[in-house]
Amino acid sequence: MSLLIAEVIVDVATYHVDRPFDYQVPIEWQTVIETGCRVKVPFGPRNVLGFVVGLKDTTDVPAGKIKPIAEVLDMEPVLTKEMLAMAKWLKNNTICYEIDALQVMLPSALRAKYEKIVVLQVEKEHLPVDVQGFFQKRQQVNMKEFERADLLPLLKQLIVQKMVKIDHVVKQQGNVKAVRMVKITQEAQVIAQAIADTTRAVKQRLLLEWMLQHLGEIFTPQQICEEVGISSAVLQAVIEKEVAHYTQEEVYRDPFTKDVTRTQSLQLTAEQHVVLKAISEAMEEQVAKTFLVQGVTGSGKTEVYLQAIQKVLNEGKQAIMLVPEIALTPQMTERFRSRFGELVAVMHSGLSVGEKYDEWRKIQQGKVSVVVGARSAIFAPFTNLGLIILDEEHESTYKQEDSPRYHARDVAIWRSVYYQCPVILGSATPALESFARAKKGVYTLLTLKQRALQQALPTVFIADMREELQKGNRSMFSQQLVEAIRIRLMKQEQMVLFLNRRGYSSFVLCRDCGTVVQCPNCDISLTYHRTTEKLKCHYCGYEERVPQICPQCQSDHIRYFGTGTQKVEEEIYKLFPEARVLRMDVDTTAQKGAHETILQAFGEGQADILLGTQMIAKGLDFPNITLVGVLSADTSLHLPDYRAAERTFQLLTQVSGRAGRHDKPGEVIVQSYTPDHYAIELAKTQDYEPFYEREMFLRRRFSYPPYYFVTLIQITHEDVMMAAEYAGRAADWLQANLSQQTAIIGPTAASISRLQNRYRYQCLIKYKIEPNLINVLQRLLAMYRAEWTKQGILMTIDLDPSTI
DNA sequence: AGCACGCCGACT
DNA sequence: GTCGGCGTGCTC
Repeated sequence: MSLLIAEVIVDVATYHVDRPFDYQVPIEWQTVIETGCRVKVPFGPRNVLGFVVGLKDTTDVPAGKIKPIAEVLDMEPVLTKEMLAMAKWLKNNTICYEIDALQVMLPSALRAKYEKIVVLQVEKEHLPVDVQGFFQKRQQVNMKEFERADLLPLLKQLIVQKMVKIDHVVKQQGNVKAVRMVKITQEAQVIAQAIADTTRAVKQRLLLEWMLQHLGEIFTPQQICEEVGISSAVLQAVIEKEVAHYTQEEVYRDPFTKDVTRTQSLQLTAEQHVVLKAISEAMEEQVAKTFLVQGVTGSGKTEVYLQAIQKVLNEGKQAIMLVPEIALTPQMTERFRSRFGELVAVMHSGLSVGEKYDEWRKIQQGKVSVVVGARSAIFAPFTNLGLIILDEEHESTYKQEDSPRYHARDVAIWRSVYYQCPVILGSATPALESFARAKKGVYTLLTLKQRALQQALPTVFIADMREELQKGNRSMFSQQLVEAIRIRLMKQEQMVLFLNRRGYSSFVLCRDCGTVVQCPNCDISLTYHRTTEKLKCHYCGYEERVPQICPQCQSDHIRYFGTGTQKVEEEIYKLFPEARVLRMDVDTTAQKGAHETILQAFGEGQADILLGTQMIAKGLDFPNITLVGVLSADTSLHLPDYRAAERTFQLLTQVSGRAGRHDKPGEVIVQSYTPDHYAIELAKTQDYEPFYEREMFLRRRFSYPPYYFVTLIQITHEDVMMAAEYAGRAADWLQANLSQQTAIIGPTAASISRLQNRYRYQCLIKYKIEPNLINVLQRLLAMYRAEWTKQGILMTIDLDPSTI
């Protein structure tokens, strides 16, 4: 008999078990199991989920130690060979556990949930009276019930007395939705016989004759009834004659709410044509080439993407299209669906667990060839990729902020090398790193300088809010903006007002002692939510009722400083009672599908003003928008991050691009207290290159990317002194173990110095060449594990932080 | 991560 | 004398 051993990565994210464990494959699973399958394995005293990463017929593990796999959970592998290789690469390049790297590639429905079950071992009459009730009608009870009843100590006794035992169950959540369908027999003579036997029932004969035309086909009962014009009773009667039978058919939950009309390719401009040609050539030559397509807003990048994807489909290959976030998705997915119909899957955080799973399965089973989605869609399980596109490539949402800390751009390039296919990075305002790489020739730069419909770029005015203040205008609208809104309302044109959310949320302040209500767990003020009358922490989720008196001085002079979108809305109504305002922010989009609803309402002209935060900055494309107002350009400018200016410039350019995209000319008014800052001044002309030059000069001078690489080390502890102390030790150690030219900045307190009751300190490593960095960091981690964990120190490493 | 095993203080 | 505190070490 041949021995079969599976190498399994178990679902336990710790350093000690971050390697394959060998398990014996029971005979009955030997023909089924493959690398990439999920398995249930005994691990220590319990069962856990694991992934098979290899199969072999010998092992070094002593025979007495090796255990058999409990169950193979997949008949078909859920991870491809490519994914296994990609996970190793992620592990080595982002410093994460292999299990985290594997899990991130799968929809959450395929992850396991664990439950502890109390199983009765004796007759229930032997149990103490207070727990007998639990086992009234059953042999096993979820341990949570004991927890809730506060009976854990008693439970422990029962275990020792062997009256009950604890079972660990691995719960799968991947539900395949199935519906009952009717399958018509293959054999014509069976139906013919039935027809012959049916003399009087006219409807039944009608149905049987229809069935004769559809041998072997599958329908829902409703479909048949509608098609033939009969009731379900007739269908039921006919099925009983055994000419058809019910089956459970796998179906996909449909995240698309409405049908779209198909569209054809648009005529390309000369510029667009040049870009498409360059990409097509790379596809034909089958080379892994990265293109940076820099096109001004409205230059028709999407049409180029669509036509490039069409070429990929013609070759029988597949394409991934990444978009920054869900807000952009409705209009973008609609455009993709109208071009490629049923061949498109979508993947974003707005879908339910089940919907995500279904979209994933459509991709895995080859039912679709295009996926449009957010960051994690970069792992779409295609096996014949022909093209990857990152739209708005500069967006920070492409960087995952927790383990595995990957950047979708890096994964895209890795996969493009694997498949020898091109990558398109598209943006009006590329990330500085990307543009620098394009200038160096690492990426191929392609530019679109003109708007596709030859419209002029919108005129941008900067309103100096300092001047407004001097003139005695204390409102949040400059005279210029008020006037512009008035004109639009008169002309019945639409406008978008943009509020830079950060540092602009509403809070509660005591007018007597000046206390701002803070989160008890984090060093951040609570945000006032008017709809629920509650104060919420946006970082840890803590919430409390709005206090009536000041928690500090007991004064009742409490005031809500609602400077968020709600406040702006009120101000608008004060100035323009007749204006119709649609608000788009975390409050109004909490519900599923709310984005679509709001955008659709605005598109249909149900409102004059769309007021919102970050989420309205991108992708909006409505012909009637002629004014864009940025209420405060400065809020993102003064953040303690070397990318603050870049972010502000990108944001302003992005928002400005929403105006005048069609035949009506657009106007943009940017309000600022620092109108002469270069990021704001240069956004006025929407000229990327002068901004790039200016910013690069500063980056060089202060040794920041793209001239230097940065890595962020964060150290947290419940005690401030401990956090600071160990952050200092890490900094010293790194300084001693890295080269002279490398600079260690810090330790400094993080910008949110306390989060979820832990104090946070960080060090920034700035380096030019550091070939052993990963190695050194791993040694730091090893040290940290050996000694620091005991002290309660937590350390995270981000090799390419998007914010600092 | 969990969980068991194992060695020292306050209690039926 | 025992229950139980959580330090240490292991999981194929």
